Amino acid sequence: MRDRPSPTTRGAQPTAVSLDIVVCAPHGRSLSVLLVRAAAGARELWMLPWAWSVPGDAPDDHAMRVASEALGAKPAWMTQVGAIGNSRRHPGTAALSIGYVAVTAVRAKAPPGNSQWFPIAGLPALAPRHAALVTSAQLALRERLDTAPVAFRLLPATFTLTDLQEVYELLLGRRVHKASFRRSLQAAWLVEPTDEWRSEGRGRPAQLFRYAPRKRRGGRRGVRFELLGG
Amino acid sequence: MRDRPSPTTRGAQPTAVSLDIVVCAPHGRSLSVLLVRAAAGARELWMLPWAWSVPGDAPDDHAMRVASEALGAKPAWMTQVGAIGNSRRHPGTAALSIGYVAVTAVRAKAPPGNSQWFPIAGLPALAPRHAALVTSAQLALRERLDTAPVAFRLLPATFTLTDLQEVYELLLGRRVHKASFRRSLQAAWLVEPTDEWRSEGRGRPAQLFRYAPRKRRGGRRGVRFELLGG
DNA sequence: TGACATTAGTTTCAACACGCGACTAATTGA
DNA sequence: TCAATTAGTCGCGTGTTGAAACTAATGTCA
Repeated sequence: MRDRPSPTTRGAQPTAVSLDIVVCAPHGRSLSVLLVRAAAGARELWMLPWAWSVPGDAPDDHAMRVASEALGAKPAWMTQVGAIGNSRRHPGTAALSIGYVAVTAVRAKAPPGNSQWFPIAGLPALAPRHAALVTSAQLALRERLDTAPVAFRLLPATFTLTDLQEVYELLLGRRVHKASFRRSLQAAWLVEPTDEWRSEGRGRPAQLFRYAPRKRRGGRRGVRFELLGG
Repeated sequence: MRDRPSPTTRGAQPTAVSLDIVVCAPHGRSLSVLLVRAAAGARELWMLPWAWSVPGDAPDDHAMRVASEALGAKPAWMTQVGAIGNSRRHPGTAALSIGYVAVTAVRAKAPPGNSQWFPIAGLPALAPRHAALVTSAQLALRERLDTAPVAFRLLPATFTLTDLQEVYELLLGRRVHKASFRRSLQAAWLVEPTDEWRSEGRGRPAQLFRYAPRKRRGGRRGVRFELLGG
């Protein structure tokens, strides 16, 4: 039996493993993804930031360093989105890739050297494995939106409730009703108001809030079958 | 820069990668996990079924074969739960492990050779990486309970609604209310009744149902912040 | 055989959450 | 001073939820 487990590395077939990161930031009403220029002669001009995995190195830490290097700053949040093998081509011909999604707040300055932001809906051609990762990353963000503070990491430390709502709409891909959104937010004790207000040209100034989760409301709700159809 | 992306495998440091699978089945009111006996001289007597990754091989397919071999049958459902590196010891000293969780219906016959079921709350000592994977696997099952037919894959083709409810309680780790559970189930059009009834000793016989999802109810609901506390 | 325990399945109701439109509030600019 | 614009709230109709009480069908045992 070729694959019988063994207590040693005997039988192991070393694999070239890459860590590939989808770094996201909001840009207006759309998400942007950070790409780096590929080496001359590559089949695509752009690719996700990635690096070869180092055997003795914790992949999550390493991936964070790769993202930080491409972004010029440490991302505010990051998580794995899955491993992909040779079914789709990788730009560096890695046999196996571990995908990550990272988010960062609204960007102030341009990214370093050969990095550049692209709107997620208008990406240049990517190697198939990278294209698949972008899709997985977007799904992962949407899925974790209500179990991890993803939306807050896409915003600066203080923000208006309209800012927050726009991030939710961005990630969910649909509009949300203002009153319902604020009612739910208040019930969850996730934000607290600051003393500051922001006036954005016309209209009433908006109060600034900060992310300050208070307590776990033991709101265990009923089983939800809705997403299971089909 | 050590990790600069490259369009070739130059610079790649080949890694010994393992595929490790947490195979789960319900047993009474608890989940059981399939373990295999480790080779003589290993630090732990038991381990999760695992195999070395093969570079040219799709990891998901390969993991399914590993699970099938340990179980003696093909699992009914399987998904990745994440990659872990050297921060925790692997029984085969793999530098990197890709974890999977698989589920199968109530087991009729014993598993082959050196495989054995253990209740998830009373597992023997496992290598730290395997122990962490079991925890991740349980979390992953709970998370996907409402987006994948996990619960139905833990049951035979026909089942009573009480069976189904007990699987949900098993995976959620809490009791659910009978009437609410059935109401939600009916609204989601996930099961259909058969003509058969099962009499289990005392009490009124229960009707048998089968998994037969009908339509997608486009039930887009409000934003849910409840799980974000703390 | 008939009361009772046991398990399956339904009904009912109060409380709450949600979608939604309409409302008030504070500011800029004409 | 008034319209336009954006922020934020209120109230109502409706649907969902948790909970308990109810009916239904079977086996057990005196």
